Amino acid sequence: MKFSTKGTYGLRAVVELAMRYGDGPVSLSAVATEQGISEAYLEQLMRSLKTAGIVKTTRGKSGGYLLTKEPAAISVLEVLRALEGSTDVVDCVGSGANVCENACTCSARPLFLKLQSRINAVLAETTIGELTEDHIEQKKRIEHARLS
Amino acid sequence: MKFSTKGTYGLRAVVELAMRYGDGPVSLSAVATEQGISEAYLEQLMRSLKTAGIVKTTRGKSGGYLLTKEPAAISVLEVLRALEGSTDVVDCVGSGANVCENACTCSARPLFLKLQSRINAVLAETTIGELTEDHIEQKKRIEHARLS
DNA sequence: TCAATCCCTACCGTTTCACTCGGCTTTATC
DNA sequence: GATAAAGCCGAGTGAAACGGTAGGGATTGA
Repeated sequence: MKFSTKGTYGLRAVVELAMRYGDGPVSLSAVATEQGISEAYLEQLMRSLKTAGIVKTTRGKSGGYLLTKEPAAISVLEVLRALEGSTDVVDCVGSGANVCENACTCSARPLFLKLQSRINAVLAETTIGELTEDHIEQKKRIEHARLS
Repeated sequence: MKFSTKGTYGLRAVVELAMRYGDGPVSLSAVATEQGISEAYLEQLMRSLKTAGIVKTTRGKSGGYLLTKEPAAISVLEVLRALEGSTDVVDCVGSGANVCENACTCSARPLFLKLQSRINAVLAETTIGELTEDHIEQKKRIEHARLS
């Protein structure tokens, strides 16, 4: 019941892009060094984000990554889904597909359904824009504390 | 971000014991066949539950497993923790210990903290007693549908 | 005594995680 | 038009976890 590092790294990378939204392409190495993530590994995550349509790229010199939408229009749910495949706590709560054969008699399923809806609510209503604003605030507070 | 089968199997096993609460020890094989779980595997899970103090045992012939408390006094949180080790979505939201060094500058952490508190709320407030009652209701409905 | 039960340790094949590596293509710039 | 900076892509890898299985012990009621 853990998010893999993909989720955390990927969210941090997307927030990094959000902080520079409007400033043109941001290179992989810039994001990687800023966030302290292996460049080669981050590249894989960026590939997933690109496939999901969350980021786009420009190639060649001075190329890099950009968000396809404004930060406030990106939910963390879509980012996590792109990176982790799914945010379902068990397979059988997914819409449609792989509900196990004895779902209707599984005594744990009602719990998981309820839990999943709560989780999805949080993830769907939180946006990258919010995370970014919070992060900027947090950095300011640290700076103030450092100066005093 | 998945619960392993341990969580699901274990919850189902505990509900099975709850349904027979007060009837004396229930054998491993009874729980295993009733729930369609491998006996040898279930035994491991039961050991975890015993270590956590959720079930107790009597050995020898006609021995078996019993809940240590009444079903309504057992939260699913404690059951899942016993089986999965922790229900934290990332290590750094845990109380105290392994908060990563740059926690205070991690842009994803506020999200995870919020998410974790919502998850814990659901898991802590839901009891085995509730799951058991729901399950009994569900079985009744199926029986009615079958007869008509 | 014997059979049913729980107790324990060890193993095992598969999958996922968290990376790394090496080579390719595209493109701005000098 | 060479070159260097960037993204693109497939493959490989060591470690850990998952989801079991196997086999022998210890305990106890009949």
